[in-house]
Amino acid sequence: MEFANVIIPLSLDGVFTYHIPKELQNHIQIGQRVVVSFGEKKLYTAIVESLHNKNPELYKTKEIYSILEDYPLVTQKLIEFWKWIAEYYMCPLGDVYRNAFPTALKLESETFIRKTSQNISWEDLDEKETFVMQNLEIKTSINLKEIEAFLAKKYIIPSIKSLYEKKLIELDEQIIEKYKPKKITYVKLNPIFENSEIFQKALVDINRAEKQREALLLFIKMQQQRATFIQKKMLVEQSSPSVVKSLIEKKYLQEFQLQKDRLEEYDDHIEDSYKLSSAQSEVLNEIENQFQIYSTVLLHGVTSSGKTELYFQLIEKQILNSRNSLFLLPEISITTQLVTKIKKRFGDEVGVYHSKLSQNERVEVWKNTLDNKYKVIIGARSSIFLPLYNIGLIIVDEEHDSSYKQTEIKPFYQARDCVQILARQNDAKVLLGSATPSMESFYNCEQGKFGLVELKERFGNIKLPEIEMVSLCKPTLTPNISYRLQEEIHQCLTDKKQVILFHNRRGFSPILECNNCGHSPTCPNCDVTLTYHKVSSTLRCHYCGYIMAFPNSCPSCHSHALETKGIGTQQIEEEVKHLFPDAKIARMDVDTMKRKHAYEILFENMALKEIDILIGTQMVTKGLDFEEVQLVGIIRSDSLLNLPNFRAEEKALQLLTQVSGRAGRRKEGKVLIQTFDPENPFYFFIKENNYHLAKEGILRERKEYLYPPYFRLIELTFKHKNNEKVKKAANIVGDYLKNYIQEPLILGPEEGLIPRINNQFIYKILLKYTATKSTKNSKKYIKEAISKLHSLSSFRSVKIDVDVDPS
DNA sequence: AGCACGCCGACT
DNA sequence: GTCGGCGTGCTC
Repeated sequence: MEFANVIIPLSLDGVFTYHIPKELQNHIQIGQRVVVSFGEKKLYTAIVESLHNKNPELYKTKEIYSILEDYPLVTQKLIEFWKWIAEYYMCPLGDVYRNAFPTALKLESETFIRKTSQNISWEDLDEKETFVMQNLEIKTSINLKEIEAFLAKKYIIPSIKSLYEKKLIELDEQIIEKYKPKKITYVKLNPIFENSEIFQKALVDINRAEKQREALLLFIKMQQQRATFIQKKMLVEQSSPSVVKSLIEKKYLQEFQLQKDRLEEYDDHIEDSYKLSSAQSEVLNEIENQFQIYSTVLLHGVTSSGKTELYFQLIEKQILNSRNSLFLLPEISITTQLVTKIKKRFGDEVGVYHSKLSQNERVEVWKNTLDNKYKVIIGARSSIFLPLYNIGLIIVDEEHDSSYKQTEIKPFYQARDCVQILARQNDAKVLLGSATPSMESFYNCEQGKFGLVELKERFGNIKLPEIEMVSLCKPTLTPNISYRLQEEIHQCLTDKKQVILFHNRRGFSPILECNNCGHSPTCPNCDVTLTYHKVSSTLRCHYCGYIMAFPNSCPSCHSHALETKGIGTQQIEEEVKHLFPDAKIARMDVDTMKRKHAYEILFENMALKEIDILIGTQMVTKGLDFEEVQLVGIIRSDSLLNLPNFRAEEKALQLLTQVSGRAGRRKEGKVLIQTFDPENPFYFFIKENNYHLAKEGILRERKEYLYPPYFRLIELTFKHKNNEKVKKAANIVGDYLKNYIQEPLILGPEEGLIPRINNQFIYKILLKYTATKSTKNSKKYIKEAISKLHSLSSFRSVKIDVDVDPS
């Protein structure tokens, strides 16, 4: 094959054709990493998408510079999957590659400079230029980043430019391999000492060097105890670097290096299978029966019903069948605890993949997955992009969780849905699990697409908590704590149990307000009020990151009557502290969880009962599993329902159900919901713990107002710094689409909820289409509309984001 | 996405 | 007269 179509890591659609040089023609394969030049001078790591012999006539092809490995890092299946994502989520293929592939494996081109053969006349150089040239005397080639170490940034470009003009240096595009597998140095006994006679003799010889003799004997002892390779580091720690060095120099010991995974080591201890309750066994059978009929089964299991154990048993069965499993969890749930638990159960053949891994760790997991080293891969949404092989089962735990949808970076995919494609590719089964399944999944069960299995009994048959509504219309003890809540907290503390107080931050961000003129400082770049951060005494914008110092006086009227308003977890903490001065109180929110290992520390403190009252945001609803929590208080439940999103009610239902599930995991617990609207029928179902009835109500509304799961959505977001321009652009696209799609299935264009972010004005169009119909037509119209708009040159700068199935 | 080219206004 | 703003168009 003479030509290769490759995928470039840029936001560009489609593939680009390159000529394959003769010497590479028999070595190139689909999925391999290759280095290509693209544009004027940039080099990129591209992925071979296909090979062919058709010489393109419309342009002349460049050559592939080199291949980076002699084997493909991306499987054909994975390329197919990337293409599906690109098409379904209406996003350039290059963006999928960029997002789905570890950064460390996408080499970056960096500008390097090197000395020319020109003679240097040092007296003609200024100080900075001399610096650069001196450095080039030592190192043959340096890149611009390295120059920053000895030259202030602003001088670099001018100096380089000047030297370049003097022909003393040349620019060089050079590719650096960023990923270097970490090598660990081990020591072993020189093989000649395997003969014990020689060894005895050596021990006599070494007698004069007491320390060395000690170290050598220590080494022998270590090797006997561990029956494995001994790390040089370990020997050095118990002896000293110089002693070990001498032993190596005298050839008693030999050094050697092995590539080592950077992931933590775990002992091989594998625990026995746990016993299932009769309800669990029944459900396990039921799931397996349903898998005979359906490729996807939804497991609706109340909180604390022991879903995890069921997952583990299903994974074990896959292992017995020599098939691998993919276990997806929301990012936040992948804690050290859980990973340890899984590794204990399944040994070392567990791959862990999530956003907290370093780039090197990601590469390692990627390569191990490719080499089929894992029987189980556990990870967050991005693990669907690993080069999976022989997958028999995909589990999506907490399938309702909104973090399965990627929102900030293209592609805006929903991992829970994408898994269906993976399952089809691998002929695998999908198990969606949740205590509070999404409306979509319930609907799919009703439509006969998914099987449904319910686990209604909490493990150990603990009763669901008692739920009580507390009206905030009546006077309260402190602004956020009612008399009832105070009473219950008190009772709980007396019983030596733990309390979780939940406060949803949305709509309650603390802001600064002038009591004189009513002014609140706003962001200069966005149409939002700045939020007040107590710790740093600053005002910040959550959208663009703008920070300003806490003002001395009102920026508008210069009065000093400034006051902070809105309720944050800090305020609640203060009130609780005031009411219970002796209680140990901890906060869990974005601010307190920033520190390294903050989660682990909090978990430990909760488990050790170092915390009596935990006050937190959304976070406390996920992954926390403590037996001693008896009371859960929801400070202000109303704002949950007032979010400007069609999913508000569903989210509130899920959140309240989940957070209630935190109460009384061992013994019966209690949940207090403080609200201004206790008569809202919504709370009736919550109180009855009747997820099904609540669900019915939500589904009825969704159907009536033409929302998912009955209708699917595509949201177009228009952004531009010129308000008039973006408004016009949105109207042009809207008008075009209205030829094909009638109201009420097309909404807008409307100004964004926040009309301006980062100095970009925002307009939105929402399209709906019947869930049963193919999406292809709608997508075709959208593409046409966008390309039509962009053919008008003055609108080319209007950015349009397409979000398929927005959340 | 980046980068060059090219056309206009603010400076030596 | 040149430097540099960003609008426009292309990249195999």
